[in-house]
Amino acid sequence: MFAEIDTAPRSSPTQFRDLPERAATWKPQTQVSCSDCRLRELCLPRGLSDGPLEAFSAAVFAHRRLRSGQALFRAGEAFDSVYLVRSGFVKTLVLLEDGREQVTGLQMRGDMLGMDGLASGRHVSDVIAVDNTEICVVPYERLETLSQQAREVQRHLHRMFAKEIVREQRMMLLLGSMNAEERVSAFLLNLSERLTARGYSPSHFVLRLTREDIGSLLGMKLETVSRIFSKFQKAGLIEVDGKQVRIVSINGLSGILNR
Amino acid sequence: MFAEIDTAPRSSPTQFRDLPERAATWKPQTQVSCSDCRLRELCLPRGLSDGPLEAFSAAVFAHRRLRSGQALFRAGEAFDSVYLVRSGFVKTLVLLEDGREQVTGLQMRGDMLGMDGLASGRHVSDVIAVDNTEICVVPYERLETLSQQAREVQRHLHRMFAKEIVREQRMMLLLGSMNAEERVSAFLLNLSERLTARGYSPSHFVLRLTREDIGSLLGMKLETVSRIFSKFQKAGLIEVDGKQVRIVSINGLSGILNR
DNA sequence: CGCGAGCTTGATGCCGATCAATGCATGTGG
DNA sequence: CCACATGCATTGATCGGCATCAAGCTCGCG
Repeated sequence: MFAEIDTAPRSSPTQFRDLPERAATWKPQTQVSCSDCRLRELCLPRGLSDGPLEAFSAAVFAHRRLRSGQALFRAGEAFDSVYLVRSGFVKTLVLLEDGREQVTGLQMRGDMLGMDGLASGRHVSDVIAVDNTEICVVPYERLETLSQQAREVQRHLHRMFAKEIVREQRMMLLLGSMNAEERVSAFLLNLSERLTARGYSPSHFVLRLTREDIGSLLGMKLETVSRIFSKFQKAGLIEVDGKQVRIVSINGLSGILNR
Repeated sequence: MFAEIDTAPRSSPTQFRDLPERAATWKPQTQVSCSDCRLRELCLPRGLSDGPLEAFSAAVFAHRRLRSGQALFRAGEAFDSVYLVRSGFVKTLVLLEDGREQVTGLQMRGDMLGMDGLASGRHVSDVIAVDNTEICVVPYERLETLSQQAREVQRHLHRMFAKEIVREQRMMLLLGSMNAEERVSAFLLNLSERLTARGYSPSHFVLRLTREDIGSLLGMKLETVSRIFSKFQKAGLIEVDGKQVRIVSINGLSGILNR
Protein backbone atom coordinates (compact mmCIF):
# COMPACT_ATOMS: atom_id res chain seq x y z
CA MET A 1 0.00 0.00 0.00
CA PHE A 2 2.74 2.43 0.91
CA ALA A 3 6.01 2.95 -0.79
CA GLU A 4 9.05 2.40 1.37
CA ILE A 5 9.63 5.73 3.06
CA ASP A 6 11.35 4.15 5.94
CA THR A 7 14.85 5.21 5.07
CA ALA A 8 16.74 8.02 6.68
CA PRO A 9 17.74 10.39 3.92
CA ARG A 10 20.79 11.75 5.70
CA SER A 11 21.69 9.06 8.12
CA SER A 12 23.21 6.01 6.60
CA PRO A 13 22.99 3.40 9.37
CA THR A 14 19.20 3.36 9.37
CA GLN A 15 18.62 2.82 5.72
CA PHE A 16 19.14 -0.88 6.11
CA ARG A 17 16.89 -1.26 9.08
CA ASP A 18 14.32 -3.43 7.45
CA LEU A 19 16.74 -5.74 5.73
CA PRO A 20 17.42 -8.59 8.10
CA GLU A 21 20.57 -9.72 6.37
CA ARG A 22 22.07 -6.30 7.02
CA ALA A 23 20.71 -6.12 10.51
CA ALA A 24 22.66 -9.26 11.20
CA THR A 25 25.89 -7.37 10.58
CA TRP A 26 24.95 -4.73 13.16
CA LYS A 27 27.98 -4.33 15.42
CA PRO A 28 29.79 -1.76 17.54
CA GLN A 29 31.67 0.69 15.40
CA THR A 30 34.86 2.64 15.73
CA GLN A 31 34.70 6.19 16.96
CA VAL A 32 33.69 9.06 14.72
CA SER A 33 34.59 12.70 15.07
CA CYS A 34 31.84 15.22 15.70
CA SER A 35 33.31 17.59 13.14
CA ASP A 36 32.09 15.52 10.26
CA CYS A 37 28.97 14.20 11.90
CA ARG A 38 25.86 14.98 9.96
CA LEU A 39 24.07 15.43 13.22
CA ARG A 40 26.25 18.41 13.93
CA GLU A 41 23.73 21.10 13.23
CA LEU A 42 21.26 19.48 15.60
CA CYS A 43 23.49 18.39 18.37
CA LEU A 44 26.00 21.19 18.61
CA PRO A 45 25.61 24.88 19.31
CA ARG A 46 25.07 26.72 16.07
CA GLY A 47 28.13 28.56 14.94
CA LEU A 48 30.30 26.91 17.53
CA SER A 49 33.79 28.14 16.83
CA ASP A 50 36.54 25.68 15.98
CA GLY A 51 38.18 25.40 19.37
CA PRO A 52 35.02 24.50 21.28
CA LEU A 53 33.88 22.30 18.46
CA GLU A 54 36.92 20.15 18.75
CA ALA A 55 36.60 20.11 22.49
CA PHE A 56 33.02 18.95 22.14
CA SER A 57 34.07 16.36 19.68
CA ALA A 58 36.52 15.04 22.21
CA ALA A 59 33.78 14.92 24.81
CA VAL A 60 31.88 12.35 22.80
CA PHE A 61 33.50 9.44 24.38
CA ALA A 62 32.06 6.63 22.37
CA HIS A 63 29.24 5.49 20.19
CA ARG A 64 26.87 2.73 21.02
CA ARG A 65 24.80 0.76 18.64
CA LEU A 66 21.55 -0.73 19.79
CA ARG A 67 19.37 -3.19 18.00
CA SER A 68 15.67 -2.69 18.20
CA GLY A 69 14.57 -3.82 21.64
CA GLN A 70 17.88 -3.32 23.41
CA ALA A 71 18.19 -0.95 26.36
CA LEU A 72 20.54 2.02 26.48
CA PHE A 73 20.12 2.15 30.24
CA ARG A 74 17.54 1.16 32.81
CA ALA A 75 16.08 2.77 35.89
CA GLY A 76 18.32 2.25 38.88
CA GLU A 77 21.57 2.23 36.96
CA ALA A 78 24.20 4.75 37.99
CA PHE A 79 24.28 7.94 35.98
CA ASP A 80 27.54 8.91 34.37
CA SER A 81 26.79 10.06 30.85
CA VAL A 82 24.23 11.82 28.80
CA TYR A 83 23.39 10.56 25.35
CA LEU A 84 22.51 11.91 21.93
CA VAL A 85 20.57 9.99 19.36
CA ARG A 86 22.69 9.88 16.23
CA SER A 87 20.32 7.78 14.17
CA GLY A 88 17.34 5.57 14.82
CA PHE A 89 14.63 5.84 17.47
CA VAL A 90 14.30 5.10 21.17
CA LYS A 91 11.46 5.28 23.66
CA THR A 92 11.70 6.43 27.26
CA LEU A 93 9.73 4.71 30.02
CA VAL A 94 9.20 5.64 33.63
CA LEU A 95 8.22 3.01 36.13
CA LEU A 96 6.02 2.89 39.17
CA GLU A 97 6.97 0.67 42.11
CA ASP A 98 3.95 -1.56 41.53
CA GLY A 99 5.12 -2.47 38.05
CA ARG A 100 3.01 -0.02 36.10
CA GLU A 101 5.04 1.76 33.48
CA GLN A 102 4.45 4.59 31.08
CA VAL A 103 6.11 5.67 27.89
CA THR A 104 7.08 9.32 28.35
CA GLY A 105 8.77 10.04 25.06
CA LEU A 106 9.93 8.96 21.64
CA GLN A 107 13.37 10.33 20.84
CA MET A 108 15.02 10.61 17.47
CA ARG A 109 18.06 12.12 15.81
CA GLY A 110 19.55 14.99 17.80
CA ASP A 111 17.48 14.38 20.92
CA MET A 112 19.29 14.25 24.25
CA LEU A 113 18.72 11.50 26.78
CA GLY A 114 19.57 10.59 30.31
CA MET A 115 19.57 13.97 32.00
CA ASP A 116 17.07 12.58 34.50
CA GLY A 117 19.91 10.66 36.15
CA LEU A 118 21.60 13.85 37.21
CA ALA A 119 19.03 14.52 39.91
CA SER A 120 19.91 11.61 42.13
CA GLY A 121 22.92 10.02 40.47
CA ARG A 122 20.78 7.14 39.23
CA HIS A 123 18.56 6.93 36.22
CA VAL A 124 14.84 6.83 36.94
CA SER A 125 13.79 5.81 33.46
CA ASP A 126 14.44 3.07 30.92
CA VAL A 127 15.53 3.92 27.42
CA ILE A 128 14.82 1.23 24.85
CA ALA A 129 15.64 1.25 21.15
CA VAL A 130 12.58 0.85 18.94
CA ASP A 131 14.72 0.60 15.83
CA ASN A 132 18.36 -0.08 15.19
CA THR A 133 19.88 2.98 16.73
CA GLU A 134 23.21 4.72 17.06
CA ILE A 135 23.93 6.74 20.17
CA CYS A 136 26.66 9.24 21.05
CA VAL A 137 27.85 8.84 24.61
CA VAL A 138 28.95 12.02 26.39
CA PRO A 139 30.41 11.42 29.85
CA TYR A 140 28.95 13.97 32.19
CA GLU A 141 32.30 14.92 33.72
CA ARG A 142 33.61 15.89 30.33
CA LEU A 143 30.54 17.85 29.55
CA GLU A 144 30.95 19.72 32.80
CA THR A 145 34.52 20.61 32.02
CA LEU A 146 33.76 21.62 28.50
CA SER A 147 30.81 23.62 29.62
CA GLN A 148 33.03 25.57 31.96
CA GLN A 149 35.56 26.30 29.28
CA ALA A 150 33.17 27.48 26.62
CA ARG A 151 30.19 29.60 27.47
CA GLU A 152 28.44 28.72 24.23
CA VAL A 153 28.59 25.05 25.11
CA GLN A 154 27.18 25.77 28.53
CA ARG A 155 24.36 27.78 27.07
CA HIS A 156 23.58 25.09 24.55
CA LEU A 157 23.45 22.51 27.28
CA HIS A 158 21.08 24.64 29.32
CA ARG A 159 18.88 25.06 26.31
CA MET A 160 18.72 21.29 25.88
CA PHE A 161 17.61 20.96 29.48
CA ALA A 162 15.03 23.67 29.06
CA LYS A 163 13.64 22.13 25.89
CA GLU A 164 13.07 18.89 27.70
CA ILE A 165 11.25 20.74 30.47
CA VAL A 166 9.03 22.49 27.95
CA ARG A 167 8.35 19.26 26.09
CA GLU A 168 7.27 17.55 29.27
CA GLN A 169 5.04 20.48 30.17
CA ARG A 170 3.30 20.09 26.84
CA MET A 171 2.83 16.39 27.48
CA MET A 172 1.29 17.21 30.85
CA LEU A 173 -1.12 19.52 29.11
CA LEU A 174 -1.98 16.85 26.59
CA LEU A 175 -2.53 14.24 29.28
CA GLY A 176 -4.41 16.55 31.57
CA SER A 177 -6.77 18.37 29.29
CA MET A 178 -7.22 16.72 25.92
CA ASN A 179 -9.63 13.99 24.89
CA ALA A 180 -8.53 10.89 23.04
CA GLU A 181 -8.95 12.27 19.51
CA GLU A 182 -7.07 15.42 20.34
CA ARG A 183 -4.22 13.41 21.83
CA VAL A 184 -3.84 11.20 18.81
CA SER A 185 -3.98 14.12 16.46
CA ALA A 186 -1.41 16.05 18.52
CA PHE A 187 0.80 12.98 18.49
CA LEU A 188 0.65 12.59 14.73
CA LEU A 189 1.22 16.28 14.06
CA ASN A 190 4.16 16.40 16.43
CA LEU A 191 5.70 13.34 14.83
CA SER A 192 5.24 14.84 11.40
CA GLU A 193 6.89 18.10 12.44
CA ARG A 194 9.87 16.44 13.99
CA LEU A 195 10.41 14.07 11.09
CA THR A 196 10.10 16.94 8.65
CA ALA A 197 12.77 18.87 10.55
CA ARG A 198 15.02 15.86 10.03
CA GLY A 199 14.49 15.66 6.32
CA TYR A 200 11.81 13.00 6.16
CA SER A 201 8.48 13.33 4.44
CA PRO A 202 6.02 15.44 6.43
CA SER A 203 3.06 13.33 5.40
CA HIS A 204 4.33 9.81 5.08
CA PHE A 205 6.07 7.99 7.89
CA VAL A 206 6.43 4.88 9.98
CA LEU A 207 5.24 4.72 13.56
CA ARG A 208 8.07 3.20 15.51
CA LEU A 209 5.80 2.38 18.43
CA THR A 210 3.18 -0.31 18.82
CA ARG A 211 -0.43 0.70 19.52
CA GLU A 212 0.21 -0.20 23.11
CA ASP A 213 3.22 2.11 23.41
CA ILE A 214 1.37 4.93 21.70
CA GLY A 215 -1.50 4.39 24.09
CA SER A 216 0.85 4.45 27.05
CA LEU A 217 2.46 7.67 25.81
CA LEU A 218 -0.93 9.29 25.33
CA GLY A 219 -2.56 7.94 28.47
CA MET A 220 -5.06 5.63 26.83
CA LYS A 221 -5.62 1.99 25.92
CA LEU A 222 -4.35 0.40 22.74
CA GLU A 223 -7.89 -0.36 21.55
CA THR A 224 -8.73 3.32 21.72
CA VAL A 225 -5.66 4.22 19.69
CA SER A 226 -6.67 1.68 17.09
CA ARG A 227 -10.26 2.90 16.96
CA ILE A 228 -9.21 6.51 16.54
CA PHE A 229 -6.80 5.63 13.76
CA SER A 230 -9.67 3.87 12.00
CA LYS A 231 -11.99 6.79 12.61
CA PHE A 232 -9.48 9.29 11.25
CA GLN A 233 -9.04 7.07 8.24
CA LYS A 234 -12.77 6.92 7.58
CA ALA A 235 -12.89 10.70 7.93
CA GLY A 236 -10.21 10.97 5.25
CA LEU A 237 -7.66 12.55 7.54
CA ILE A 238 -5.04 9.81 7.37
CA GLU A 239 -4.29 6.46 5.81
CA VAL A 240 -3.06 3.74 8.12
CA ASP A 241 -1.65 0.33 7.39
CA GLY A 242 -0.10 -1.16 10.46
CA LYS A 243 2.76 1.15 11.37
CA GLN A 244 2.71 2.97 8.05
CA VAL A 245 0.89 6.28 8.24
CA ARG A 246 0.12 8.89 5.65
CA ILE A 247 -1.35 12.19 6.71
CA VAL A 248 -3.90 13.14 4.08
CA SER A 249 -5.10 16.36 5.65
CA ILE A 250 -2.84 18.24 8.00
CA ASN A 251 -5.49 20.92 8.32
CA GLY A 252 -8.10 18.36 9.20
CA LEU A 253 -5.92 17.02 11.98
CA SER A 254 -5.08 20.48 13.27
CA GLY A 255 -8.78 21.24 13.22
CA ILE A 256 -9.37 18.52 15.77
CA LEU A 257 -6.95 20.19 18.13
CA ASN A 258 -8.36 23.70 17.96
CA ARG A 259 -11.96 22.72 18.24
CA MET B 1 -12.02 22.57 63.71
CA PHE B 2 -8.33 22.86 63.03
CA ALA B 3 -5.75 24.70 65.05
CA GLU B 4 -3.82 27.36 63.20
CA ILE B 5 -0.98 25.50 61.56
CA ASP B 6 -0.64 27.94 58.80
CA THR B 7 2.53 29.58 59.95
CA ALA B 8 5.96 28.98 58.53
CA PRO B 9 8.19 27.89 61.36
CA ARG B 10 11.43 29.05 59.82
CA SER B 11 10.40 31.68 57.36
CA SER B 12 9.31 34.91 58.90
CA PRO B 13 7.50 36.66 56.04
CA THR B 14 4.79 34.06 55.76
CA GLN B 15 3.75 33.92 59.36
CA PHE B 16 1.55 36.95 58.89
CA ARG B 17 -0.10 35.74 55.78
CA ASP B 18 -3.57 35.39 57.18
CA LEU B 19 -3.61 38.65 59.02
CA PRO B 20 -5.04 41.21 56.65
CA GLU B 21 -3.70 44.22 58.52
CA ARG B 22 -0.19 42.86 58.00
CA ALA B 23 -0.83 41.90 54.44
CA ALA B 24 -1.74 45.52 53.84
CA THR B 25 1.83 46.52 54.71
CA TRP B 26 3.26 44.09 52.15
CA LYS B 27 5.82 46.03 50.15
CA PRO B 28 9.04 45.58 48.24
CA GLN B 29 11.94 45.05 50.56
CA THR B 30 15.59 45.91 50.54
CA GLN B 31 18.07 43.30 49.40
CA VAL B 32 19.18 40.48 51.65
CA SER B 33 22.40 38.52 51.49
CA CYS B 34 22.28 34.82 50.74
CA SER B 35 24.79 34.10 53.48
CA ASP B 36 22.23 34.62 56.18
CA CYS B 37 19.23 33.42 54.23
CA ARG B 38 17.43 30.61 55.96
CA LEU B 39 16.75 29.16 52.59
CA ARG B 40 20.42 28.59 52.14
CA GLU B 41 20.46 24.88 52.74
CA LEU B 42 17.77 24.36 50.14
CA CYS B 43 18.78 26.81 47.51
CA LEU B 44 22.54 26.58 47.57
CA PRO B 45 24.91 23.72 46.97
CA ARG B 46 25.57 21.94 50.21
CA GLY B 47 28.93 22.77 51.67
CA LEU B 48 29.50 25.52 49.18
CA SER B 49 32.78 27.08 50.17
CA ASP B 50 32.95 30.74 51.12
CA GLY B 51 34.14 32.17 47.84
CA PRO B 52 31.44 30.63 45.67
CA LEU B 53 28.88 31.33 48.35
CA GLU B 54 29.54 35.01 48.22
CA ALA B 55 29.57 34.92 44.48
CA PHE B 56 26.23 33.21 44.52
CA SER B 57 24.94 35.74 46.96
CA ALA B 58 25.97 38.46 44.57
CA ALA B 59 24.15 36.69 41.78
CA VAL B 60 20.85 37.12 43.54
CA PHE B 61 20.08 40.39 41.98
CA ALA B 62 16.94 41.33 43.81
CA HIS B 63 13.99 40.09 45.74
CA ARG B 64 10.43 40.44 44.64
CA ARG B 65 7.41 40.31 46.81
CA LEU B 66 4.15 39.15 45.37
CA ARG B 67 0.76 39.33 46.90
CA SER B 68 -1.50 36.38 46.45
CA GLY B 69 -2.84 36.51 42.91
CA GLN B 70 0.00 38.54 41.42
CA ALA B 71 2.10 37.16 38.56
CA LEU B 72 5.85 36.70 38.72
CA PHE B 73 5.93 36.43 34.93
CA ARG B 74 3.58 35.42 32.15
CA ALA B 75 3.89 33.33 29.03
CA GLY B 76 5.35 35.37 26.18
CA GLU B 77 7.51 37.59 28.36
CA ALA B 78 11.19 37.66 27.59
CA PHE B 79 13.34 35.38 29.70
CA ASP B 80 16.20 36.92 31.57
CA SER B 81 16.23 35.44 35.04
CA VAL B 82 15.49 32.33 36.96
CA TYR B 83 13.75 32.55 40.31
CA LEU B 84 13.82 30.87 43.66
CA VAL B 85 10.91 30.80 46.04
CA ARG B 86 12.12 32.25 49.32
CA SER B 87 8.83 32.01 51.13
CA GLY B 88 5.21 31.53 50.21
CA PHE B 89 3.66 29.55 47.37
CA VAL B 90 3.18 29.95 43.63
CA LYS B 91 1.47 27.93 40.95
CA THR B 92 2.70 27.40 37.40
CA LEU B 93 0.30 27.33 34.46
CA VAL B 94 0.84 26.41 30.84
CA LEU B 95 -1.52 27.68 28.21
CA LEU B 96 -2.94 26.32 24.99
CA GLU B 97 -3.64 28.63 22.07
CA ASP B 98 -7.36 28.09 22.38
CA GLY B 99 -7.43 29.46 25.89
CA ARG B 100 -7.32 26.17 27.74
CA GLU B 101 -4.85 26.24 30.57
CA GLN B 102 -3.46 23.76 33.00
CA VAL B 103 -1.76 24.04 36.34
CA THR B 104 1.51 22.13 36.06
CA GLY B 105 2.98 22.70 39.47
CA LEU B 106 2.80 24.16 42.95
CA GLN B 107 6.14 25.56 44.05
CA MET B 108 7.29 26.40 47.52
CA ARG B 109 10.39 27.39 49.46
CA GLY B 110 13.59 26.43 47.67
CA ASP B 111 11.91 25.55 44.38
CA MET B 112 13.36 27.02 41.21
CA LEU B 113 11.21 28.65 38.56
CA GLY B 114 11.45 30.03 35.08
CA MET B 115 13.92 27.65 33.47
CA ASP B 116 11.35 27.00 30.76
CA GLY B 117 12.15 30.40 29.27
CA LEU B 118 15.66 29.32 28.44
CA ALA B 119 14.51 27.14 25.58
CA SER B 120 13.25 29.90 23.32
CA GLY B 121 14.16 33.09 25.17
CA ARG B 122 10.53 33.59 26.17
CA HIS B 123 8.58 32.10 29.00
CA VAL B 124 5.92 29.60 27.99
CA SER B 125 4.20 29.50 31.35
CA ASP B 126 2.57 31.82 33.86
CA VAL B 127 3.69 31.86 37.45
CA ILE B 128 1.11 33.21 39.89
CA ALA B 129 1.43 33.63 43.64
CA VAL B 130 -1.18 31.71 45.60
CA ASP B 131 -0.05 33.28 48.85
CA ASN B 132 2.00 36.29 49.75
CA THR B 133 5.33 35.23 48.41
CA GLU B 134 8.93 36.32 48.38
CA ILE B 135 11.09 35.49 45.40
CA CYS B 136 14.84 35.64 44.80
CA VAL B 137 15.66 36.87 41.32
CA VAL B 138 18.80 35.44 39.72
CA PRO B 139 19.69 37.00 36.36
CA TYR B 140 20.60 34.22 34.00
CA GLU B 141 23.76 35.93 32.77
CA ARG B 142 25.12 36.07 36.27
CA LEU B 143 24.24 32.49 36.90
CA GLU B 144 26.09 31.54 33.74
CA THR B 145 29.19 33.38 34.81
CA LEU B 146 29.11 32.03 38.31
CA SER B 147 28.49 28.57 37.02
CA GLN B 148 31.63 28.79 34.93
CA GLN B 149 33.72 29.97 37.80
CA ALA B 150 32.64 27.35 40.29
CA ARG B 151 32.05 23.78 39.29
CA GLU B 152 29.96 23.09 42.36
CA VAL B 153 27.57 25.84 41.39
CA GLN B 154 27.31 24.44 37.89
CA ARG B 155 26.59 21.00 39.19
CA HIS B 156 23.99 22.28 41.55
CA LEU B 157 22.30 24.13 38.74
CA HIS B 158 22.25 21.02 36.60
CA ARG B 159 20.75 19.08 39.43
CA MET B 160 17.97 21.64 39.75
CA PHE B 161 17.23 21.22 36.07
CA ALA B 162 17.24 17.47 36.37
CA LYS B 163 14.95 17.50 39.38
CA GLU B 164 12.41 19.47 37.43
CA ILE B 165 12.62 16.96 34.60
CA VAL B 166 12.07 14.08 37.00
CA ARG B 167 9.21 15.85 38.71
CA GLU B 168 7.47 16.41 35.40
CA GLN B 169 8.00 12.78 34.43
CA ARG B 170 6.25 11.74 37.60
CA MET B 171 3.39 14.08 36.82
CA MET B 172 3.10 12.51 33.39
CA LEU B 173 2.90 9.12 35.01
CA LEU B 174 0.23 10.36 37.38
CA LEU B 175 -1.80 11.93 34.59
CA GLY B 176 -1.36 9.02 32.23
CA SER B 177 -1.91 6.00 34.39
CA MET B 178 -3.62 6.76 37.67
CA ASN B 179 -7.31 6.99 38.42
CA ALA B 180 -8.85 9.92 40.27
CA GLU B 181 -8.43 8.52 43.78
CA GLU B 182 -4.82 7.62 43.19
CA ARG B 183 -4.10 11.09 41.85
CA VAL B 184 -5.60 12.85 44.83
CA SER B 185 -3.82 10.57 47.24
CA ALA B 186 -0.50 11.06 45.44
CA PHE B 187 -1.06 14.80 45.54
CA LEU B 188 -1.73 14.85 49.28
CA LEU B 189 1.22 12.60 50.08
CA ASN B 190 3.55 14.65 47.92
CA LEU B 191 2.39 17.85 49.57
CA SER B 192 2.86 16.35 52.98
CA GLU B 193 6.40 15.21 52.15
CA ARG B 194 7.47 18.53 50.79
CA LEU B 195 5.98 20.49 53.64
CA THR B 196 7.61 18.17 56.14
CA ALA B 197 10.98 18.72 54.49
CA ARG B 198 10.44 22.42 55.10
CA GLY B 199 9.67 22.07 58.75
CA TYR B 200 5.88 22.08 58.64
CA SER B 201 3.63 19.46 60.11
CA PRO B 202 3.50 16.29 58.00
CA SER B 203 -0.15 15.71 58.75
CA HIS B 204 -1.74 19.08 59.06
CA PHE B 205 -1.57 21.70 56.36
CA VAL B 206 -3.33 24.23 54.22
CA LEU B 207 -4.05 23.63 50.56
CA ARG B 208 -2.98 26.76 48.77
CA LEU B 209 -4.95 25.87 45.67
CA THR B 210 -8.67 25.98 45.02
CA ARG B 211 -10.47 22.76 44.10
CA GLU B 212 -10.42 23.97 40.53
CA ASP B 213 -6.63 24.44 40.51
CA ILE B 214 -6.09 21.07 42.15
CA GLY B 215 -8.34 19.53 39.53
CA SER B 216 -6.41 21.22 36.77
CA LEU B 217 -3.10 20.01 38.21
CA LEU B 218 -4.43 16.46 38.48
CA GLY B 219 -6.30 16.39 35.20
CA MET B 220 -9.82 16.21 36.57
CA LYS B 221 -12.82 18.40 37.36
CA LEU B 222 -13.23 20.32 40.59
CA GLU B 223 -16.35 18.33 41.49
CA THR B 224 -14.36 15.13 41.35
CA VAL B 225 -11.70 16.55 43.64
CA SER B 226 -14.38 17.58 46.09
CA ARG B 227 -16.09 14.20 45.99
CA ILE B 228 -12.85 12.35 46.57
CA PHE B 229 -11.94 14.57 49.51
CA SER B 230 -15.36 13.75 51.00
CA LYS B 231 -14.90 10.08 50.29
CA PHE B 232 -11.46 10.00 51.91
CA GLN B 233 -12.93 11.80 54.87
CA LYS B 234 -15.73 9.28 55.27
CA ALA B 235 -13.15 6.51 55.00
CA GLY B 236 -11.24 8.10 57.88
CA LEU B 237 -8.16 8.83 55.82
CA ILE B 238 -8.21 12.60 56.11
CA GLU B 239 -10.14 15.46 57.64
CA VAL B 240 -11.00 18.34 55.34
CA ASP B 241 -12.43 21.73 56.08
CA GLY B 242 -12.18 24.00 53.11
CA LYS B 243 -8.45 24.39 52.47
CA GLN B 244 -7.44 22.93 55.82
CA VAL B 245 -6.40 19.30 55.58
CA ARG B 246 -5.31 16.83 58.18
CA ILE B 247 -3.99 13.47 57.13
CA VAL B 248 -5.33 10.92 59.56
CA SER B 249 -3.82 7.84 57.99
CA ILE B 250 -0.71 8.15 55.87
CA ASN B 251 -0.72 4.39 55.43
CA GLY B 252 -4.30 4.44 54.30
CA LEU B 253 -3.49 7.02 51.67
CA SER B 254 -0.39 5.16 50.52
CA GLY B 255 -2.51 2.04 50.33
CA ILE B 256 -4.64 3.63 47.66
CA LEU B 257 -1.57 4.21 45.54
CA ASN B 258 -0.16 0.69 45.72
CA ARG B 259 -3.41 -1.07 45.12
C1' DC C 1 -27.54 43.27 52.99
C1' DG C 2 -26.81 41.19 48.58
C1' DC C 3 -23.46 39.39 45.69
C1' DG C 4 -19.96 36.46 43.91
C1' DA C 5 -16.39 33.01 44.61
C1' DG C 6 -15.61 28.69 46.18
C1' DC C 7 -17.33 24.24 47.78
C1' DT C 8 -20.47 20.24 48.25
C1' DT C 9 -23.73 16.96 46.68
C1' DG C 10 -27.09 14.76 43.62
C1' DA C 11 -28.84 13.09 38.96
C1' DT C 12 -27.74 11.85 34.49
C1' DG C 13 -25.00 10.81 30.43
C1' DC C 14 -21.04 9.90 27.69
C1' DC C 15 -16.29 8.70 26.61
C1' DG C 16 -13.08 5.52 26.92
C1' DA C 17 -11.95 1.09 29.58
C1' DT C 18 -12.77 -3.59 29.67
C1' DC C 19 -13.81 -8.08 27.93
C1' DA C 20 -13.87 -10.87 24.07
C1' DA C 21 -13.50 -12.73 19.36
C1' DT C 22 -11.06 -12.70 15.10
C1' DG C 23 -7.41 -11.98 11.72
C1' DC C 24 -2.81 -11.66 10.25
C1' DA C 25 2.25 -12.04 10.23
C1' DT C 26 6.18 -14.12 12.02
C1' DG C 27 8.74 -17.61 14.17
C1' DT C 28 9.57 -22.42 15.74
C1' DG C 29 9.95 -27.15 16.28
C1' DG C 30 8.25 -31.73 14.77
C1' DC D 1 6.04 -28.16 5.06
C1' DC D 2 2.60 -28.03 8.37
C1' DA D 3 0.89 -27.29 13.19
C1' DC D 4 1.09 -24.37 16.61
C1' DA D 5 2.37 -20.49 19.48
C1' DT D 6 3.10 -15.64 19.98
C1' DG D 7 2.74 -10.70 19.18
C1' DC D 8 0.19 -7.09 17.23
C1' DA D 9 -3.91 -4.99 15.40
C1' DT D 10 -8.89 -4.45 14.55
C1' DT D 11 -13.64 -4.43 15.82
C1' DG D 12 -17.84 -5.26 18.57
C1' DA D 13 -20.54 -5.34 23.01
C1' DT D 14 -20.91 -3.87 27.49
C1' DC D 15 -19.74 -1.39 31.63
C1' DG D 16 -18.21 2.08 34.75
C1' DG D 17 -15.66 6.22 36.16
C1' DC D 18 -15.69 10.67 35.69
C1' DA D 19 -17.73 14.81 33.27
C1' DT D 20 -21.59 17.48 32.98
C1' DC D 21 -25.52 19.90 34.56
C1' DA D 22 -27.83 21.68 38.36
C1' DA D 23 -29.13 23.20 43.00
C1' DG D 24 -27.98 24.90 47.36
C1' DC D 25 -24.60 26.11 50.97
C1' DT D 26 -21.04 29.14 53.35
C1' DC D 27 -18.19 32.91 53.76
C1' DG D 28 -15.97 37.26 52.96
C1' DC D 29 -16.65 41.68 51.10
C1' DG D 30 -18.26 45.99 48.88
